Amino acid sequence: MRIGELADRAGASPRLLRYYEEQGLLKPGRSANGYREYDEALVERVRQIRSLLDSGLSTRTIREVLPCLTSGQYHVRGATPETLAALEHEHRQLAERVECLSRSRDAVAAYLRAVHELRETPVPAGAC
Amino acid sequence: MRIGELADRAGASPRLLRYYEEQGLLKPGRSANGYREYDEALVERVRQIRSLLDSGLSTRTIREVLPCLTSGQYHVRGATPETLAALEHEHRQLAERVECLSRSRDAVAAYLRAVHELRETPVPAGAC
DNA sequence: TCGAACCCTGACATCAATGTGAAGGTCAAG
DNA sequence: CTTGACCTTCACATTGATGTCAGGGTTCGA
Repeated sequence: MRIGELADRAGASPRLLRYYEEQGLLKPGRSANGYREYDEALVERVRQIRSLLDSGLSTRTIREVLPCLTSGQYHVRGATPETLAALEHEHRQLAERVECLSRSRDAVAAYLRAVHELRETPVPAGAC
Repeated sequence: MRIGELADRAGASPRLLRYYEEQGLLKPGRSANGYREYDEALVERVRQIRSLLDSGLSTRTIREVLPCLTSGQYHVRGATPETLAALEHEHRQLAERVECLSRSRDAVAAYLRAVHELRETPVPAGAC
């Protein structure tokens, strides 16, 4: 498919898809007239990229972890020690983010629960 | 304490603390000479802000969820319906981020495990 | 009293992720 | 064959989180 269709289906703009390509996240083929040509599987991939960006990962980080995220066979043999070290590092960072965000999510949930409970319990006279 | 000390202890620059204040995340007092005056408890708060920013939340979002994150009593009574709706929304977003990041974390972990296992199993002759 | 080490405000710089627009090629339908 | 909806590249604008610098006040110890 061409860039416009992928953009529509994956919830991104054509501009962004070109940007992701520039950042090494996507490598579409080209058809005879120079148009980029994407295949079906990329719509999921683009959604995943967008999720990760939304979660605060940089394109550089995503470039590093994306190969491990495309389920199926791992290209394990090509991994240099530097890449592996980088990945160990990214893994720790991801774990930390998950921890931090989970705590925040739970705190917000607790707050909302407290509000809802109070809503059902009428305000005692003279309460602040 | 003054801005420099808080900056040191919380791992931020004075510039950033002023920025957080501008964004409504911090409201230090002022001493007679105009210097900002922060109290002890803010070092944890600033650390938390930095964590959340690192996790991809915006200062705007943090401004919304921070009141629920400061453990202790909730200022439940002051919550307007709009605030509550915003919080419900933020809660969903947080949950989504946690999901997405957890998946990525697990995928990276699985990849690393696969690499380590392969490292112990010698490459079969003729393997790619 | 002078200098170092703080603090203040305000402005401009930077980086990454995006948007937007110009100038032009391709293609299908009328 | 023209028009409209695509596509291309290139370049400049914007937003959010930061850094940095300039011009100027405060405080404290030598």
